[in-house]
Amino acid sequence: MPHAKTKPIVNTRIQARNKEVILEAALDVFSASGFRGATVDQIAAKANMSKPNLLYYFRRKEDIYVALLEHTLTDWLEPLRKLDAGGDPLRELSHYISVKMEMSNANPKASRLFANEILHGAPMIEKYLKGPLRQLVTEKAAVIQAWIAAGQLAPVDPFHFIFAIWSVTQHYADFAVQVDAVLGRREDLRSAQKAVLEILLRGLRPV
Amino acid sequence: MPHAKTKPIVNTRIQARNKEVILEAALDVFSASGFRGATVDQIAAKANMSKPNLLYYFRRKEDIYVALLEHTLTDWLEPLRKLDAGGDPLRELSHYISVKMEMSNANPKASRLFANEILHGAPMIEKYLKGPLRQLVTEKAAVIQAWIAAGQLAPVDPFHFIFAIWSVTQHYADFAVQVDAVLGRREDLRSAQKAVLEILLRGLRPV
DNA sequence: ATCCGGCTTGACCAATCGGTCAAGAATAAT
DNA sequence: ATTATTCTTGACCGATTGGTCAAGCCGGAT
Repeated sequence: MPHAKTKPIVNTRIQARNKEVILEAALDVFSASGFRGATVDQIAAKANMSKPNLLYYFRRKEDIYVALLEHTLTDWLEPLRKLDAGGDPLRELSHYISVKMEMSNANPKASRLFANEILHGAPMIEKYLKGPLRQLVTEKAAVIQAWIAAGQLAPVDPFHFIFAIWSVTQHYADFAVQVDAVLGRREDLRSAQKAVLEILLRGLRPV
Repeated sequence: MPHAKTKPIVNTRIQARNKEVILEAALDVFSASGFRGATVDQIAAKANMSKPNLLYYFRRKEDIYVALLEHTLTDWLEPLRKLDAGGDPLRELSHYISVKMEMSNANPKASRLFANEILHGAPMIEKYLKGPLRQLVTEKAAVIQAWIAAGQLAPVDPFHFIFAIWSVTQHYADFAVQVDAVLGRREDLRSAQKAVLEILLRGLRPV
């Protein structure tokens, strides 16, 4: 069987492009309406293609959703991975928080997509949470703990501190409607960033 | 027209009881699946009644949802209302944070219900956010600002500080799945409460 | 130019949804 | 006991949904 062309494993350019278009459209729709609230027709319309064509690239609605989660999952934790045990603690944490604020601000849709998934019990990514995520956080918590032990940082529970960073930074993306409603205006990144840094870090200077 | 019995404005006991049962069932379903994800049949089944009977008490699915939001909305902000300008700042804030943690822990479903609503743009309660909520927060932000001006509290943006309290406390209810997955165990209220108080308040002691 | 396999879609389907209706069962008022 | 009102439900409906199918389109390799 010479030159046996196995199924089109390698994506053609059209496939690559259309999958990209679909994922982009799907992020819009899923982040706005959640998994069940979103319809395949809506995504297809936003991607400028027919529903059967969309389902030619992703056979089930769920496949798009999962692909979307996985596609962003890695990027999302990159800043935490870069937390450097050898750097200056307050500088490292300050940088991490700033980057997270900027990411939430730049891509609130992805933030809401995850928030919604976790809010509903994370049925699709439970294994990821208990696996790679847990491992990474445990690792970085140890880094923070080491800083504390070395007297470079005031004592704080590293896990809960990371949770605090996540919750506060994501709040500005996930609850933007509420933030804007309370402030009576559109929140700007700069002032929020500054305030968050002060609130989270001021108490951490070593004595 | 003597004794003109106007429509049954006063609820009968059966009405009061069944509405209660329905709202309880609806909280379960809506908090688990969101507004669009929830079905009237599911709610009716959980309330042990037929769908038409449920719709006899709440004519539209949306009515149950809105009633549920309004029913809890007032209670939810009660602790913030009690923030006393005349009390000791750190004591007042510490108490507020503790109570919020306890509320989120005791009623995570209600917390998730609101989170989901806001996450999706708060289409049903936008007016509430821009009205009563904004007014209350503005008022309490002024209280915090006064404490700062009096030198009783280290300077902090009051609005963003309140946002930080909300986001961190609600995180343990809304993202419980993630918290538990990362910690590898069910989080207990006590230690989370202690950690959150330290993280949020340590930097606020006046110089 | 032709031909093959990837690409695209209108029409369609079964399942599920929110909501209606008419008719009976239970309760309260007299 | 009779009547009026409230309560309850099986059967049903139109709309929407995720997904299928068969048929054509189109571009690149020869």
